[in-house]
Amino acid sequence: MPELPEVEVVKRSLERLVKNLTVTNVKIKDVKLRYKIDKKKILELKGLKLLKIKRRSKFLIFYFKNQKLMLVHLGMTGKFFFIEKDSNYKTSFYYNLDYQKDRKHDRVTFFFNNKRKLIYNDIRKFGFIKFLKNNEIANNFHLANLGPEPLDKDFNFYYLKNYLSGRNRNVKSILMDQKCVSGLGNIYVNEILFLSKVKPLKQVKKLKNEQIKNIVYFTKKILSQAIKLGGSSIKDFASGKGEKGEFQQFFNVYNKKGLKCSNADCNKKIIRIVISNRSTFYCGRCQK
DNA sequence: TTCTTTGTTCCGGA
DNA sequence: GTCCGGAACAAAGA
Repeated sequence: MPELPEVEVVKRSLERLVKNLTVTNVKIKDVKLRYKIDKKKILELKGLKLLKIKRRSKFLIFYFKNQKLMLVHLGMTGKFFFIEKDSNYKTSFYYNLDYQKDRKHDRVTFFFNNKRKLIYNDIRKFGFIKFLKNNEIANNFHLANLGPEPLDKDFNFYYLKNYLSGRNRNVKSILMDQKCVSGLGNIYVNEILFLSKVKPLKQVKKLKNEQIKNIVYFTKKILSQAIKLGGSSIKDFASGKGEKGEFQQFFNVYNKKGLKCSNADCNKKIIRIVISNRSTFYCGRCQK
C-alpha cells in the first residue's frame, strides 16, 4: 500500500540508479493495468535518456529526452525492481516482497544499456503507466486537482484552518481527500489522528485550533519519519537482509484492533470502525 | 464463494 | 454550481 513516503523512497532510490541511463528496449507482458498501456507510446521510449524523476502526491513522473513524460501510479501493489547486469544483485523499491516468488506479476520490463533492467511488477494491477508531453502536465486530470503537498510550507495551520471552514465532514474523510492535502492514505491518516489525539469521526467545524495545529504538525512529522525509515529499509533490501519497511513497527493504531492503546497511562483497547468503506482504528479514550 | 484490501471516480441528493 | 457520502471499480489471495 504505497502512500506518499513509500513513493518518495521509490523515487529517490530509482533516481539514484536509473538517472541518465538510456532505454534500449521495452517489453510488455501485460498491457492491462488500471488503464491499458499505450504500446506505441511506451516503445517510443527506445533510444531516449531518462533525465529525472519527480514525485507529486503518490504519482511518479519520469522525464525523458524529447519532452516525453511517463506518469506512474503504483496503485495498491505496484513496485519496481532494478536488476544490475547479470549479477544476482537485486533491489526492490518497496517493502515486503520476495522477488523470485512474485516474478509472475512482472508487467513491464525496461531495458537499459549494459544489460540493466527495470521491472514494473504489480500483483493486483491497480497501478497504471501513462504517457504525456511536458505541456500536458498542467491539465492532466490526475494532477490538476491535487491539494498541497503535506511536507510543503503551504500546508500549514492557516491553510488547513481556512480549508476546513464552512465544511461539514468528518476529519478523517477530509484528510483522505486529495483536494485538501495530497498523498495521505488510510494508514497514515489513522496514525496522524492518533498522535493528534483527534477522533476520526470528529466533525471538522468542531475542531479546536490546537487540534488543527497538531494535525499539521504530526502529518509532517510522521511522513518525514517514514521516509527516513523507508530509506533505511531499502538499503537492507539491497544487501538482502530486510523484509519489511521499518516504519511499520511504529504504527500505533493501524491494524491494532483489540490491542492496548500505546499511550503509557491508557489501558483501553483500540477500536475498529468503518468510515466510507475504509477500516478506521482509534483509541476511544485518547482521541477526542 | 465471499470477504478484504486500496486510491480514484462517479453519481445522486442536499 | 458545490459539497458530501456512498458505491463502484480494478484483481487476487485467503
